Amino acid sequence: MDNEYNPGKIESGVQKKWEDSNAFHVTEDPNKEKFYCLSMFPYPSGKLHMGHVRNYAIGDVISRYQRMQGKNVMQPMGWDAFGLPAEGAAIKNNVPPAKWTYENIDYMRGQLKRLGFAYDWDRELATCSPEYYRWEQWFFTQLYEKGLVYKKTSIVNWDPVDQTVLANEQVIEGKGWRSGAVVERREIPQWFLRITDYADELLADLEKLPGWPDAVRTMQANWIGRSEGLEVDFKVEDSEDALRIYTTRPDTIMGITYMAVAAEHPLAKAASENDAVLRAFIQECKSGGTTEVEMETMEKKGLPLNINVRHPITDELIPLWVSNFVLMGYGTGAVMAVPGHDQRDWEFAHKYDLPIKQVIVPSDGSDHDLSESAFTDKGLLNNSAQFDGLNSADAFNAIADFVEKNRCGNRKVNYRLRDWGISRQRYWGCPIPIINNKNGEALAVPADQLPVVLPVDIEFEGISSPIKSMSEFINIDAPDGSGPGERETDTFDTFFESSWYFARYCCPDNDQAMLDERADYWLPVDQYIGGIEHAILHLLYARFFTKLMRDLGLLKSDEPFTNLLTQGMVLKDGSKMSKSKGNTVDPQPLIDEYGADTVRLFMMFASPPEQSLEWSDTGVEGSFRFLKRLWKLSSAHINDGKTGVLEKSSMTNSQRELRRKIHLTIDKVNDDIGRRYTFNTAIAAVMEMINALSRAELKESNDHAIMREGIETAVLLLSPIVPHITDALWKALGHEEALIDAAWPKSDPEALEQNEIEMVVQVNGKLRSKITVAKTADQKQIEALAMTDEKIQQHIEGKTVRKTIVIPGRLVNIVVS
RNA sequence: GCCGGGGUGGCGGAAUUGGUAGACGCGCCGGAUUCAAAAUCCGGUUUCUUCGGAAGUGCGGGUUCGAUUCCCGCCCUCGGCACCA
Repeated sequence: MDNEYNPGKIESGVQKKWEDSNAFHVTEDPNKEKFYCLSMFPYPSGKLHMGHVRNYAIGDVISRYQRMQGKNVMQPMGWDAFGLPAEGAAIKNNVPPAKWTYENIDYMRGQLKRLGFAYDWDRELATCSPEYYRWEQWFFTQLYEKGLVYKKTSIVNWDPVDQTVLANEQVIEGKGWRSGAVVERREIPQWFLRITDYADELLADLEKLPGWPDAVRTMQANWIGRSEGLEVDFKVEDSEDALRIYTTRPDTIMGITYMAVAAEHPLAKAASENDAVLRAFIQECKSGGTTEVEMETMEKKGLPLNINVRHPITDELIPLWVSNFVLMGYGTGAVMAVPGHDQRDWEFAHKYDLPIKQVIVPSDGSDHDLSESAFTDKGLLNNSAQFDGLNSADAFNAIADFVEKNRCGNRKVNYRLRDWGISRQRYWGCPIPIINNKNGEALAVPADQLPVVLPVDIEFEGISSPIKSMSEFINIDAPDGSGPGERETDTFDTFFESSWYFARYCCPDNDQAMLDERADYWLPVDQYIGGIEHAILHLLYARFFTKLMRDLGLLKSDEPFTNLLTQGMVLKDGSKMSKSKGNTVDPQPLIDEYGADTVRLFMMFASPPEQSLEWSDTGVEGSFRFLKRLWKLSSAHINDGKTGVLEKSSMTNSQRELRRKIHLTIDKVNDDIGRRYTFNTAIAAVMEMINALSRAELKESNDHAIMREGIETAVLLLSPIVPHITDALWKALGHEEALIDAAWPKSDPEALEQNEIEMVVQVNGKLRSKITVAKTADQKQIEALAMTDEKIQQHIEGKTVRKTIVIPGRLVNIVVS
């Protein structure tokens, strides 16, 4: 074999072999344990970036490892192909989004193949193809029928100059990215999915996901934000109206000193009719974007409405304010304000000189200075009439009972989670399959008229969606026979597509149904891998869709992903690689120069997958160097032609030690790849083994036999990570069988045995000496050996030994004074 | 602002269940090889040191025979915050 490592030649040869034999195509096999390994599919933005390479390298290592465990492994790949950047490219370069997207897909597919990922390409799908999105249109109409879809108004970013809705990303420092105009909040009608109907199940089932990181489960639980509280109606003075609020702290209800409503609230609108100052304020409240950050960090402002409401318990009159910190879209659009016990209310009260009343005192009897801050902990009620002396929990019940008895409120479970708005006023997305008839009724497009195909032969004249002015798309007879109707021109949120693609991979060729029984063979996904930035939205929506599909009888699983690996980001000079920062590194030139194996190896070696990875050009060279050393060691051994025969009974101590190293490495790598997913330490362990083999003297048959055992072990252990070079070495070592189907190595217990163990001896917790003890030594013998050690004698001389701690197999700690 | 991570040599990182801090790699220094260089190989590499040791895992405190690991309080930094994907 060649003495030189030539990755270009090796990799293209191995890849051709895989392709010709369709090596990664799988079908359902009831006799084998299945393993569905999925990496989050990419948005086809143009070319692969380092984050993709990292994500897909991790998924590929896990897939190949599982295959060597004898499992029936499916690893598919596809394209999350709808999205905003295609429209940006269309506007900028006058290229249709479909053309741009499909060209990007072609290029990126080539890159993935060049990296040697073990995908079943027969399952490839692109979400922008009608064959894919027709089923989510159909699914939407089923949900509509079941009442899980509804229409309501909600706020969007509005660019008053370009007369268009903007995505949050298109709002730069409160201004439209193209026009530079100050963005406004505007309410428009949009479609929603009732995800809140599933809030309890989505929360409870997090318990069924022990294979997910705790951080992700915590974030999802906090996002859903289940709270138990009280809904209370406050009568509006001189009116029949009631103002409904929701509170999680009914125990503080006696401390209300004012109330507040959102600018869009009907009471505020009504009050502003004859009040120019109020009108101006309400208008001012509309400026700004829609993000939660903006809402939470903006300066809190308000104006009194000169309306009073009656306290449901005391019947006192309370002034009503309008404020920008209350949101119409969240809860009832009105809040009770208790400045003594809520920090935001406290700050607002200070600003507008509103009274602050203490009705809760700390239960430990300490004092809280209300002039410094609100007291937000629970405690004992005070200044609260008949509720005085109750603790917060008892007061919650007493007050809830009171309002329920007096029919002015009731206990209610609330969620921070809001229903999912799926309408987008954009072109490059899946058309929402709705036709509005002339009576203003929204009708689902009948199944036999699906898919509603997005016209792709279009041009962007301005920046708004071309189908919004395309009469041949819009005008259509209503399906109820009522005459001419109009198509919905909004498209789905692209999260809609990515919420079920994992299921479609199981049966991408079915043109009669969304899913079939093959989905029940493969699902749930055994291992899902993707960026931590998807911890909440994408993963929550995919969980939600799984439950919807289950309830429509399309599949059997409750959860989509059994195990989740959230990979960290790829950084350069400490910050995320991004075009705007100009610190991107294109993986392609590195693949061209060093080969796929080197790039894959570096990605897996530089840091554990959950952590961020700091990019290093010299680190890549280091990985390349290691592969060259592996090649050299192997070719020297193979070309030498001496295979040797291991005579276990005649092994020298150093031979025994080297062989022990090999089998320790097998256990270590198996644990690191199979259980811990710390590929970096797995690689380090193989490097240590290769270093040890390189130092070994080759004198007799045993030496050659151990060398061969070591090299074969290294090839097998590294094969999921660097599949090309190991395939070539495997063949050169004389194996006929394909490496991808070779059995994963098992350690020989006999090789791991050792008669003596090294133990550390500490004095007062500080390392002072090391001793070698027999494996069979008991605690007393170990202690005696430690005490008589020369160096230890020096440290305990003249001192009193107070205690001796022996941790078998590890250390002895002698405590002296 | 809210929710969730992270912080260890010059750098990436290791230490898996509270038990030897710095594995492995990069970089750097020295040496071998070479006319020379590249490549390769060998050795060294936390800091301070009176060469006995001492200090040291973002900062301050605590628990423990023993803390990178557990607890409390801070600082910095990264991800998400519902229309980027």
